[in-house]
Parts: sequence; C-alpha cells; structure tokens
Amino acid sequence: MRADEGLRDRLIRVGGQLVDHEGPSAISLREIARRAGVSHGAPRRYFPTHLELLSAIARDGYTELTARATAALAETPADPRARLAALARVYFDFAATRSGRYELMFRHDLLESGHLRLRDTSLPLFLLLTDLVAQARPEPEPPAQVVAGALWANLHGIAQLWNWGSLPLATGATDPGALLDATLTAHLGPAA
Amino acid sequence: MRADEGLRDRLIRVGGQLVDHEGPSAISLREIARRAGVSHGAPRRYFPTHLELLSAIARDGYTELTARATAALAETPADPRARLAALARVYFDFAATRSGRYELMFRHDLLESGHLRLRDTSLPLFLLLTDLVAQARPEPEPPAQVVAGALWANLHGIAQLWNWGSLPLATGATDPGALLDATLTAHLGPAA
DNA sequence: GCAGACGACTAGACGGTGTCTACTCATCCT
DNA sequence: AGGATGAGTAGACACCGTCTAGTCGTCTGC
Repeated sequence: MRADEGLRDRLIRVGGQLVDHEGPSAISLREIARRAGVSHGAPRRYFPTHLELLSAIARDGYTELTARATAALAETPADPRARLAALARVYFDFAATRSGRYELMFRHDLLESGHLRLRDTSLPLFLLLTDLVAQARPEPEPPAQVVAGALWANLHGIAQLWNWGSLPLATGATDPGALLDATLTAHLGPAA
Repeated sequence: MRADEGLRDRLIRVGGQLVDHEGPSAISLREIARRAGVSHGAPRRYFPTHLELLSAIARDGYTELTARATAALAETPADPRARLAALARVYFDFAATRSGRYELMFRHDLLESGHLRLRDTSLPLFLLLTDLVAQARPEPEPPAQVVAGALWANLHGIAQLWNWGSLPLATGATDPGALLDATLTAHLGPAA
C-alpha cells in the first residue's frame, strides 16, 4: 500500500494484481475492496458501478500493453517488417503471460456499457499497427487499414485460441513463432 | 413446453433461447429454472453444477453451428475454395447473429473445467475445415493443419472483433465480405 | 395387495455478490 | 465557531450458486 496513492489508484492496482494472479473470476468488488483495506462500499465513491472499476482495470492493461509495445519497438531496427514481427510477439506474449488481464480487456460487456472509453484506449495501438503496415506494404490496395484490421484480427484469434488450448492441440505446434511468421507472410507477402 | 421432452433437454433449450435473446448475463441457474417452470434445485439432478448446464448449452451451439455449416455446404459447388468461402460466411454469420451464444461457446472457464468434452464437440468442424484446406491447397508446406489453424484463428478474431465493434470502426468497413475474402486469399493464395 | 425403495422434484438455509441508503467523522471555508 | 462537504463505514436488500432435508408418486419384490 503506497503512501501517497489515492484509493482510486489503489483499487485499480490491487484489482490488476488480482486478475493477473487469480484470474477474472476473482475480481469481485468486495474482494478488491478487502485487499485494498477498505469497506465494500468505499469503491462506490470513485466507481459508481463494479463494471466501471473493471473497465478501469482493463484500460490499465491497454496502457501497459502499449508501453510494452513501444519499449520493444525502441530496440528494434527500423525495418517495418521486423518491427511488425516484434509487435506481434509482444501482443502474443502479453496475451499468453497475462491471460486473465487479456480476457478482461476483451469482455464485451465492458465495452457496451456507455462512455467507458475503453475502445479509445486501444485505438493508439491500432494506429501504430496501421502505420507499420503502411510502411511495410507500399501497395495501395487493399488499404493499409483493412490489412491492419485483418492482421489484428488474426493476432487476436491466435492469442485467444492459443490460450484456449485448442490451437496447439489441433495443429500440434508447441511454439507460436512459426504461426506468427506465417501470419505476417500471409498478410504482407513474403519477407524481404 | 413440449410434451415428451425431458427436463434435461428443456433446460438446455430454454437456456439456449435465453442466451440468444437476452445475452450471456441472463442465464443464471435460477432464471433458467424459472423459465422451465421448475424450482431452482431441480436442474441439479441433471447438471451437478451451473457450469455444466452452461457447458451443455454451449455444446448445443456447436451442434447447431456444425449443422448450419453442413447445410450450407450441401448447396455449394464442389470447388474447395468456394466451399471454404461458404464455411467462413456461415461461421461469421453465426457469430454475428447469435453473438450471445457465440460468446458463451468461447468462455474459457467452460473449457478448463474438466471432462466437459466441449473441445471434442468443436473438433469435427475443425476437421472439416482442415479437409477443405487440404483440397484447396495441394502444396504440402505448411501442412494443412497449420493453415487451417491459422485460418480458423483469423476467422475467430474477425468475428470477435467485429462483434466487439472496433473492427468496422477502425477499418471503416460496413460489410465483412471484403475482409473475409482478403483472409482467404492471405492464407490460401489468390483465388483461381 | 402392500411395504419399501427409488426417482424427480420442492423448499429452505447458507454464504457470497452488487447496489443502495443512512450514518459517522475529520477537514475546510467563511 | 459552526455549517458544509468529502471520504469512508455499516447494514439492508434482492439475487445468486450450492447444499440438505423432505415430499410425493411410481415401481418392484414378496
């Protein structure tokens, strides 16, 4: 419990640790409040609803994913294709190692409940992806946005089915590297 | 309430209707029991746990998806690529029009809880996909299983992100047809 | 023909959950 | 000094999943 940390931030932090270590079923409002050392009514001052607290925890996940991505890109050569490969790896690793948080980030009931700005939080990452795709694929057709959307969807599907456990089972693969490479090749053409 | 229908089947049917029309948050054990006209303890005779009932409802969804797929393939020409396109469309349409059920079918807590045989239920569909991929792509490398896995992951990602709402938002698309076509081309090469 | 076992279901209790409301209490402003 | 406000507590409420005891009709063995 950090000294100068407000309850609002503490709830987000404690909830994040909880979902990372115990999974999405562990993050009840009351459990988060208990671990934060406050009564179960306290969170209500900052998050009118349980869903809004979960939403903030999910947003925190996007923030960290974006930070990981930019950190990885900072030490990757300028070649757009290599940067895309690094980005894909970061995305997959995040989903695999922080699967509880990842699952929370894509719970669609978090998105449908109004002005949660969750989608806005994920947009910068998509714009980064679109930019890299545009650099790696100078052809104008299909537009970079479409290719980036397809690539993102593919990454997301791989991550999800991998966590699900049936992708290694169905394909016999034990490392996703080949699958990720094949995915990049499929969407961008053969590597230079 | 059908005359010769046992309670077990009725619970699955009523629960299925509920998740289709009201979404995944509506299918509490007690609500399903209420709609089936029995007390909240009754389901326990057939499903020792709420999760097992949900699992049966999800399995029912896989059965229907497989039925839809085979029905669509029955009236599609023999060209494997066309059949794959039809299959992709069926998969996407199912996810889009029955989003609540689709979400339930991929809830990973349903899969991790032991002998639920949910994965087994989805296997025939994957084998069908693998078979079509093998026909459409006679090259031995990469193996058809891997390509089918990547294609399935891609379809799943598209369906999920589309339901999520950010795929049309990010790419500006209003119809997934172009995205699905691009996906098939990416994994199988240009259409003949 | 009847007693007992059994299957199918009911009813109530228990602890847990999210939300709502009434309340305490320290701090701040004028 | 005193009232307003912010921050958190505590308890109620309805709902949830699970567990247990009990009811009631049917079927079986003698």
